[in-house]
Amino acid sequence: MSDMPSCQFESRPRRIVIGAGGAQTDFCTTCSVRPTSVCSVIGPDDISRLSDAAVETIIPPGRGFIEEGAPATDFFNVTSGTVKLFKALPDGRRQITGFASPGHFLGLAVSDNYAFGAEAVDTVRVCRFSRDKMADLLDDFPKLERRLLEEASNELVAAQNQMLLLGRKTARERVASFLLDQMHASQLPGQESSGGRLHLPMTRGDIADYLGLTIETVSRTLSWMRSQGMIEVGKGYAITILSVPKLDVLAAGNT
Amino acid sequence: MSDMPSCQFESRPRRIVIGAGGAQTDFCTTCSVRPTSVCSVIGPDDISRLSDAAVETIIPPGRGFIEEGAPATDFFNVTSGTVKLFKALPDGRRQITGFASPGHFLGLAVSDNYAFGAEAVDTVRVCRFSRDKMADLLDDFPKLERRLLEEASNELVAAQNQMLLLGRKTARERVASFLLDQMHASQLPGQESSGGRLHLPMTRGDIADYLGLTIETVSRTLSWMRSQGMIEVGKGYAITILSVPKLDVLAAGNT
DNA sequence: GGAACGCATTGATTTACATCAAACCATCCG
DNA sequence: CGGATGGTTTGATGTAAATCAATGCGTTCC
Repeated sequence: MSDMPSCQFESRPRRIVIGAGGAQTDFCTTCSVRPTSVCSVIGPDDISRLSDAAVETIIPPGRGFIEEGAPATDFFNVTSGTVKLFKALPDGRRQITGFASPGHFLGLAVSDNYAFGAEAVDTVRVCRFSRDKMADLLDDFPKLERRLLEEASNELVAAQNQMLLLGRKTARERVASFLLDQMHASQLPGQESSGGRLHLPMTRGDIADYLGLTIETVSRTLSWMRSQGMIEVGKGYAITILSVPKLDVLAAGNT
Repeated sequence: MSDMPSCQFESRPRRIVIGAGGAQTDFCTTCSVRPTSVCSVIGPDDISRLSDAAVETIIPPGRGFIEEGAPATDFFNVTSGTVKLFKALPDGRRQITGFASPGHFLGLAVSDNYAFGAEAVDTVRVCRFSRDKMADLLDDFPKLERRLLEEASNELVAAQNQMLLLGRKTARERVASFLLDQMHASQLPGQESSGGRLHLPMTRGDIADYLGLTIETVSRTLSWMRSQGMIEVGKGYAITILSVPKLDVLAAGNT
């Protein structure tokens, strides 16, 4: 599945800019790098039909590109990098509701406004579609609709797991669950198995906002896990999982 | 929309039983009471095609009818009553991930096993479909697929709100948000506006498991809200909202 | 009637995590 | 180089909510 034809848009490049001093973009040149993305669903032959609707956009680390509550004009397919999705309270408290990696769709909401914000964690490439053309697109490509339903169902399952984590798990259980999830995500087909080595693209602050904890608690918990021989905390964003079983026991709540 | 043709299955009744001493069921007689359900999507003319697939089931209060992790054989459409959906940890901690009211679909998961449990809060009626026939159903009724995607998107938005609540809100904010949600849910088109009177079908324990709190904290918080003149706590499951603005301020975190 | 049960309320105490605070350590940059 | 900056770690203290515990109050059922 990983050697499927890369999907080339044949139109002439056009540049657009996001935000002040923002990212430059061209028409999507390789809109699908993994079997889960748009192009693999609708097939390379259909691409010319999309070329005036889809634009590839490169978003630098830290830049937001969906604002919670803003009119929902576009619809995105992540093609590389990691995106954080979040909701915020008026006083600044934040909850990251998920991290979107290549293949994920953003902006499905039926509402006319985005229900969440989105920001690039590292350098991100997305394919951007106009939501106006969404209905036509779905009518023309039934497979896309099936794919979106599948994606939404998967996200719903992930959301339910996260609600269990946020509502009922302790700090240690949360961090253990997170690390295991990240490990599983990095072991998807097409990725070489990395022997427990993880490169988390997000900061401690992001992890804290994802797990409903503070930066300090995340840091302390990782230190404790290190002291227990469960993990190794490397420079920068590297973490190595030394004992999956120990983390499993923790994550399941069999303290 | 509320006076649409009721959708009659014309087949002869058949009885089935759920669990020991369980509920009796017939073929679905009125599978749609609200514009969101299956029958309103596919239309009364198509019903005969479904009559061998859909079975109406009546589930008594407290009875579980989906077990987390069990093979996902069926797919449900709630037609009356309230269902609680939950996930549990091995040691018994529970998180209710949502309450499903008439019109909601259950068991969409792409996985072969249910990702959550489901239990009737009060007396519940559901339309039950075999998941084997789901794919055919979707192929035959594109509108149903569009409807399911819409439903899944809405649930995703609700799930994100709940993650913000569970991860970042205080107990008071959680209870205030819950009461407002319940009020909005009871004010859907087709319902008479009830002047702040709510009849919550679920126990304090259910509310606690939904909000990631304990029974005691929910009870204390309601008592505190009563002392602040925000609500009136009636006998049984009745709660009257006396000041929506006060609850709004609380729920938004403008403490 | 009155035991037994489930559910709710209220009080006393404990605790896991947040908050406040300080130091550490890269990288960047004039 | 040396000082800012942004992220991380570690320590001391505070607190919101959990836990432990007792009481109340309808229902059900001998």
